[in-house]
Amino acid sequence: MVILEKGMTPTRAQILVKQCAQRGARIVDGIEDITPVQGTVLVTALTKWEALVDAIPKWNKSDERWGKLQIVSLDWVQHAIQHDRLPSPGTFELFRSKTARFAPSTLRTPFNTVEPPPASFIPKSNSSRNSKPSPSRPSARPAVDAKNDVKIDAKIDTKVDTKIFRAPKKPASHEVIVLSDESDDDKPLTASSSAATAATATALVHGPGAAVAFGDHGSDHSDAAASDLDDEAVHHMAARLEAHAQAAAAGGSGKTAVPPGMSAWHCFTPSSSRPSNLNKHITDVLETLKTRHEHSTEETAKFRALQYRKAINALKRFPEKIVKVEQLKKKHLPGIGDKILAKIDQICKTGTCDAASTSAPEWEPVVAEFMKLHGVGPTTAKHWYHQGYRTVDDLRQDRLHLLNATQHTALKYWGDLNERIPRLEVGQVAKLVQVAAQLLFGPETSVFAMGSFRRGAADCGDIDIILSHPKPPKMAVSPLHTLVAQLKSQGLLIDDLTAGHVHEKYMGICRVAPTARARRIDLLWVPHDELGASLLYFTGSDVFNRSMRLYAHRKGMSLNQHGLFANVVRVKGQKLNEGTRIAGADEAEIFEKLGIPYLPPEERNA
DNA sequence: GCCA
DNA sequence: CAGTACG
DNA sequence: TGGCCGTTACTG
Repeated sequence: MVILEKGMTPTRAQILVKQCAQRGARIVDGIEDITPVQGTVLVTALTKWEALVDAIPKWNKSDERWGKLQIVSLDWVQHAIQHDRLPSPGTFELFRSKTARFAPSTLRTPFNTVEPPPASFIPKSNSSRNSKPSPSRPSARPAVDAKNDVKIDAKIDTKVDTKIFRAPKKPASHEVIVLSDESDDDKPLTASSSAATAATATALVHGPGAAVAFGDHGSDHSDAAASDLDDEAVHHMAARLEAHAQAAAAGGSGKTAVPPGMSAWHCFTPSSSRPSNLNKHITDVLETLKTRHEHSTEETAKFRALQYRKAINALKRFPEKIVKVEQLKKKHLPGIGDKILAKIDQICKTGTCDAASTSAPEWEPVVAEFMKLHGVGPTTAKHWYHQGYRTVDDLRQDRLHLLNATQHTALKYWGDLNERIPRLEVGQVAKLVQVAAQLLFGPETSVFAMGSFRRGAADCGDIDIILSHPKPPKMAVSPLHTLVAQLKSQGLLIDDLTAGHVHEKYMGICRVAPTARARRIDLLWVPHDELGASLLYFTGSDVFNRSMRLYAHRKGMSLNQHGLFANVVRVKGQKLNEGTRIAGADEAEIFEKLGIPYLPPEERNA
C-alpha cells in the first residue's frame, strides 16, 4: 500500500496495514518495483493518483501490468475490511513506501497530456455515480457502487477516526508522504491553445470594474435595496457614498481616525474607496504572484496569496505613486514586509521582478480556468489536469462521469456566471425576493441585499440576500425552503447549487427575466436575534471579516455569523466551549463589545 | 509572506 | 473526512 | 516559530 494521504496519522496507517496483513496481504516495501500479478494496489487517497503515476514512471499505459492494477480509495479499504470483503488471502499485495519523498526531477508522469487514467481508477467523489466503473476489469472488488454503501463507509470512517485512532497531530514522515506541488512544475511540453484562452479570460476578470463612474450610485440606490430595502436607509447610504466620492476626489482626507496602534487591523481601518489606484504598475505585478499562489494546492501557498492580497490592497489605497521603495520604508504599511518590499524595489527599478517574470508552469493557466467553475478548487483542478483535461470543453465532453451535481449545474451557465452583475440588477432581484417573501410570510419579513452590494459596489460577482422574520411561521418545511419553491415557480430561481434540503443557506442560480443572464444567488434565512451578526458576516468583505474574527479571538472571544461570544475556553487554539453570547441581534453592538469603532458597510472593503 |  | 464555498 | 476566520455551511 502506498500511503500518501496528507494528514493521515501513522497510527491509522499502521493499523490499516496490519489489518490488511492479517487478511493475507503480502506487504511489499518500496514502490519502485511494483509488479502485480493478479493483485491489487491500494491507494489511500485518490487525490494522490498522480503521485503514484509519478512513482512508477517506467510504465506506460500499454504496459500489461496496468491491467492487473487496481486503484481504490481509502474508503474502499475501510469498507472492505469492515465487511470482510478484501480479496482472498495471497491474491493481493500491499505496497508501502519507506522513503520520505520521491525525487520529483527524475520522475515524470507517463501521460500528462492526453490519456485519462485507466478504468480501474475510481474517483471517490464520483463513486456513487459509477455504477459500472470498469467493465474491462473483472478483478475482485467489494461493492462500493451503491449510495448506501458509500454512506456507511463514511460513518465507519468517522467512528474509527474519533474513537480509536484519535491521533497525534504530526504524522511521521516515513509513513506519510506528502507530495509538494513542485513535482508538478514540469517544463512545458506544448503550448496549448487553451492556455492562451485562460490567460485572456483571467485578464478580463481582473480587468475593469473599479473604473465605473461613481455618480451612478445615487440613482441606483433609489430603486435598489439596501438595508431592508427601505427608502430612508437608501437615501442615507446614497448621501454617504456621495460624501465619500467627494472626499476621495479631494484627496481622501475624510477618514475616521484609526485608534493608535491599531493600524495593522483591517477591521479598525476604514477603506475609504479611492477610485484610482496610483500604484497599478506595482499591484499588477504582485497580482500575478498572488494568482499563482492561489492556484497552488500547497498549504502555505494560500497564506502567501492572502498576504499578497493584503499588500496589494494597501498599495492600492496608498495616496501617492511609488517610484522608489524609500517612500514606503518610512511609512511602513502593515502587511508589507521585507520580501515584498524588495520586490517593489525591483519593480520600481526594472518594471518587474524576478519571481513574476519567470514564466508560470504549464498547468497554471489550465488550473486557473478550471477553478473558475463553481465547485472546483485547486485540488480538483489539478486532478483534472493530471488526467489530461485541458479546457472547459474537455470537461464538458466528460461531464457525466467527471462532474458532481454542483459543478454540472455551474457548467450549464459557464458563460453567464463569469460575468459581473450591474448593481441595478442586484437591486431588482432583491426586490423580487422581498415581494415574494413578504407575500409568503407577511410584511414583517426583512430582506437585505448584502455582499459587495451593501458595501456600495458598482457591480457584484453574485447576489447575496438575507431574510429574517421576528416571528417565523411554524411550517412543515422551513421558510427558506418554501421561499425557494416559490421563487422557482416564478422562474426567478432556475437551478440549485445546494441540492439537498436547505437548512439555513441556499445557493443557486437565478435570472431576473427570462432573457436575462443567469446569476449566482445566495439566500440566508437567519433567526431574528442573530440578524446583526449575520448582516456583519454577509456584508464582508472577507478580509474584513477575518480580521475582525481574529481580533475577537485574540481578545478571548469568538465571532461568527451567529453572534459574538465571550469567555470562550480554548486550549492551544482549539475551542472547547462556546462561551456566552454577548451580542448578535445588533450589528453596531458587536463593534461596540469588541471595542472597534463602528464602520459603515462601505468602509469595510478591506 | 507577514507578524506576534 | 476532505474539498469547496460564503462574507 | 507557529498561526493565519469560523468547533461557519454544504456536498459526497
